[in-house]
Amino acid sequence: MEQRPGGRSARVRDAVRQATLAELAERGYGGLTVENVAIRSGVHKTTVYRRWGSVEGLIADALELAREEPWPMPDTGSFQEDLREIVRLVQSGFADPVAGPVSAAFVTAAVQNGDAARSLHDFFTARHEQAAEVVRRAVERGEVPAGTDGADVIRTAVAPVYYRLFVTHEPVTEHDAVRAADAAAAAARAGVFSALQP
Amino acid sequence: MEQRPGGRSARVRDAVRQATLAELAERGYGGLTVENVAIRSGVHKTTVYRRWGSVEGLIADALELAREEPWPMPDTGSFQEDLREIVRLVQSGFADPVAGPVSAAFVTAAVQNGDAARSLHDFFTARHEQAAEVVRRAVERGEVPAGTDGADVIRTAVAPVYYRLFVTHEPVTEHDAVRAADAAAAAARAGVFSALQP
DNA sequence: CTCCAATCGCAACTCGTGTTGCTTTAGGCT
DNA sequence: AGCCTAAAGCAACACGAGTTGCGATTGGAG
Repeated sequence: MEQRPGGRSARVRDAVRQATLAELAERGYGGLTVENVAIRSGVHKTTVYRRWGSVEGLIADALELAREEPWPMPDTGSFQEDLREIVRLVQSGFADPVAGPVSAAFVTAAVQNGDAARSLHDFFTARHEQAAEVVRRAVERGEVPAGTDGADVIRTAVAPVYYRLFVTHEPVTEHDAVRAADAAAAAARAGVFSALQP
Repeated sequence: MEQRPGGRSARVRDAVRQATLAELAERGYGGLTVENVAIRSGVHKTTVYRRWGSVEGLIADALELAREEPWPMPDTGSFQEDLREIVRLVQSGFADPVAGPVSAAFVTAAVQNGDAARSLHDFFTARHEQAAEVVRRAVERGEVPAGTDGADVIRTAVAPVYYRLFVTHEPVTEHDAVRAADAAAAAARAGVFSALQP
């Protein structure tokens, strides 16, 4: 068994990954083709098919990269403001002309392909866990009841943004983001996410 | 200009629509093919291509049918219980082995195709407007502040279910549905959805 | 330095989706 | 009842995604 992590294989891998992201940003998920990625990366089409299998494989691979990227976590001292900041970050991320289509492509791919769905699931599990930190701090400050499920607060806060974007296909303004965050904050304060509630 | 709403065209149309729904229920969106629909409906493949154009066209057409179907709207006398009932209905709908895949196919199609997205947008606009009735009643009873945006309460209530299903790909239990409804109810009572709030 | 196995490049092929030009059928109208 | 045209059927074709067998290249190990 031979490993060549620094050799030609690695170069090919990087070229294809970069080409995938570039194609995704330019044409979106619908315009992503194995052949175009092969041409842009300078790697032969057969090679891409053999190592990634399909368009969904390319996306699942790119997702693993995205998962490793760090995330700025707000710490304003106010629970509501922290939540607002998180949801605003999600909203503005999708509004961004380059990051937006790439993120949207991940969601689109996961809806159709099981592998991409698993990758995205892991991605969001990590994000929820990370973002739940702002809830833990709020509990310590006494802003929300003890036993509050942090991950579920985050889910509730960001869900309306995704709902508008990918389900109802309505526009999403910053005002919508703030309102969604405020709704989750109000519910958390009311103890809806506390396991101690009946 | 000749119209033949009761003739062969109408029969073909119905046959194709029914075949589309049956295929969707059996194989889901990924397994939906124009050819299979043509075979199952007994209509020639060329005809389907000419009138519906593609798989997305078939789904957009089926969606228009779905929009016309009436919806049972709860009226329990309690705002929170009404909301719970609505969200539970969404959750159990997707859990249903026959209605679930069809509904999921609509969402999947809309993510990829502009026509389907517009159809789904209209579908949800109608649903939100209809469901906002429970909020109007709650306002009249004094359970939530005047000026509360009913459609947005509904969006907030159901969004976490869709978020889990189509974004994070987490399982959705009835408990999750109830909690999402309760969160929206608590936020509405707190005045988050009232235009009179700053 | 040389070998060698993994990986990549290449060209030809298969297969299924969607298209086109033409013919046939059927239903509304007089 | 019979015509007339919109709509459906049909077969042949075009096109592109994905596959396969084989030869070429590369980079690490001895």
